[in-house]
Amino acid sequence: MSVTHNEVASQYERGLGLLLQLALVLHHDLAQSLARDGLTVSRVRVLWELRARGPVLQRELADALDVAPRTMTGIVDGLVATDFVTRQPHPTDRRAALVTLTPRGEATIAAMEADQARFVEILFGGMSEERLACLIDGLEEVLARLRQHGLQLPSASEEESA
Amino acid sequence: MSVTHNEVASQYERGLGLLLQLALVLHHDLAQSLARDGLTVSRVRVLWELRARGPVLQRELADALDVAPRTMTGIVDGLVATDFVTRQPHPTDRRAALVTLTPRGEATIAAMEADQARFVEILFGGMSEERLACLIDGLEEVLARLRQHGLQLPSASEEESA
DNA sequence: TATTGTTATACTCTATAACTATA
DNA sequence: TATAGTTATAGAGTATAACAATA
Repeated sequence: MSVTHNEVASQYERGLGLLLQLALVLHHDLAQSLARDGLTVSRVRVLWELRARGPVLQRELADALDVAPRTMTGIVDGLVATDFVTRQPHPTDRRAALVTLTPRGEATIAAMEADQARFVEILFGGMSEERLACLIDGLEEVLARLRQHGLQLPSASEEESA
Repeated sequence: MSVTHNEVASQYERGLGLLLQLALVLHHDLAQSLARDGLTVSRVRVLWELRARGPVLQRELADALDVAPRTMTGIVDGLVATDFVTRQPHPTDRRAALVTLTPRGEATIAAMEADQARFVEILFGGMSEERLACLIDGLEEVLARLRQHGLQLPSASEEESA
């Protein structure tokens, strides 16, 4: 019942190939889907951060997305121009601006979450409970391993269900 | 022992969140890693295609990556300028050019594959055989479902082990 | 007429470097 | 001196539209 070293290595390669394929296709599909709403992956990641953390400094957003401060200026510029966020003055630090969701930004996030229902049906609908649980456990372990190695993690959703 | 509808829906959301997180972090990490070698995700996807399919028309590459023909011109331009590929005349169709790996391109792909060994150790090293097999099964099912729904799939690795 | 690939143009993300205003 | 955010500049991916050469 035991497998050889080569078979384990082969499984590793297969797993990596699957993860990369899935990463590229999901990223690509997400980008195309967002483009139809005038959004981009980076801009939506900012919206996700704002939903999770409330108004924050651009510097914090730049750190969270692992981009240069100048890059975040451009991303926020785009979100301001399309009325998803505003820059509010910081109450005590006159250098800083608090990036804040507009009503449109909040409504957009809410709509996107509602929209996910159709997508999860494609991904998981009818999948056995056992297999889904197993997949989730595996994904969580892989993500935990990546975190341990200092790779940057977006906070796409950070519920920590008890 | 059975779960409620709400619990299933919650698992769906959790699964989607994990997949998106993983997609974004892997895409981001891949992009940064490739940048150190003067490559980009799109360019490497072209190299992968060439490795798997041999010399092909730009049009086929554009379809495979789901980008406009003009976009592929730019990607191939970049690969030609950095000596990863060449444009060879098509034997019968004088309009077309066959994009072909250079020795440097082939060597780079080989080196990247060797390099993956360290990465899979981070992702899977020491993971139980059972959990890895389970994760792989789940990923394959999700990918199959995406394929059925017409989403674009890069061919990061297309071994079809019997 | 259809197809391959191009030039032209524009927008976004990304990075580095230098700078201003403020702390 | 250090920090927040900017202007300036540059390279890459993406898209649409118009065009050339060829099939």
